[in-house]
Amino acid sequence: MPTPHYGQPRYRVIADELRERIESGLIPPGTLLPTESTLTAEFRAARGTIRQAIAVLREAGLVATEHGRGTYASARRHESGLEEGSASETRKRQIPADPELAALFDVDVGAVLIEQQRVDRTNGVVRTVVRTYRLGRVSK
Amino acid sequence: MPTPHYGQPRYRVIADELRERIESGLIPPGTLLPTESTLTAEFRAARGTIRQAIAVLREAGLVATEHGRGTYASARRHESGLEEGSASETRKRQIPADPELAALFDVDVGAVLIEQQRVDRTNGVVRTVVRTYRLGRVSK
DNA sequence: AGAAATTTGTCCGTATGTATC
DNA sequence: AGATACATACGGACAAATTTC
Repeated sequence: MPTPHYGQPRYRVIADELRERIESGLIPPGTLLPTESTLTAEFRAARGTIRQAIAVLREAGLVATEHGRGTYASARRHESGLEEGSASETRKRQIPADPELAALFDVDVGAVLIEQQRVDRTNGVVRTVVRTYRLGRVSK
Repeated sequence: MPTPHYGQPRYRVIADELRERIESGLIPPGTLLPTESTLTAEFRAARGTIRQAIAVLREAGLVATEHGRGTYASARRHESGLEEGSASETRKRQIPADPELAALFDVDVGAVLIEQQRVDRTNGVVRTVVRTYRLGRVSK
């Protein structure tokens, strides 16, 4: 029972099985899937593996999970562009100092500043945007 | 991209990146770091590698992990050449969303956003300016 | 109103197989 | 051969949101 993964990984096999149940109507849209605990027993897999399988379906937009509630089967809505889960993106760029920042850093307006930005998303919704400003490289 | 590790091991590179985000204030003290799962996606690294990176930071006292909770950025400060120089000011205000932020938050230009700004000084010299943006209350 | 049970979220430690440098 | 990294899988534990009693 260690961890041989010939051919298909278990979580993928499980995901396929659940997908079929949903698409076939066995698990109607809007209803709750069996709990992770139940699926654990049914597939004789670790909870982490079950969660991985559900994550696949969530990414595919087939299910939606709510903390403390359960995982609902979604109405199959295969859209063109695919959505993204939760993640954070980071970007770094150089910008000219506006008057306010110039005053803070005590540099001329237009001087090069480094801006680092992070965007936190939850379920695709932007929660926070953090921007950090620093002086551009030159001296230390 | 399998496993090229020229020079620095992957986990060390990731640790350095996270360290910079914390020390720069991109990840403010007291806030939760992205989950291991999220970091796994962002850095395209295995969980083990992420955990190894976080372990480095934990060892350095930069973060503290709580079982079942998450990993917090510590308020650990750079006490190298301290003196009475270190100081930080915080300001909170409401601002109208500019086009860029409006697009990120998916709101109209001019919508109310909450901006929190922190200015870190060392020996009177401004080191970093951190601005965090959030949606104004209400709606949703 | 409150306590307990349920369920998902996250982390921990460990382990095996695979692949590359 | 060894170090590094990745993918997968297990089991246990605590945290937090929700529901039930």
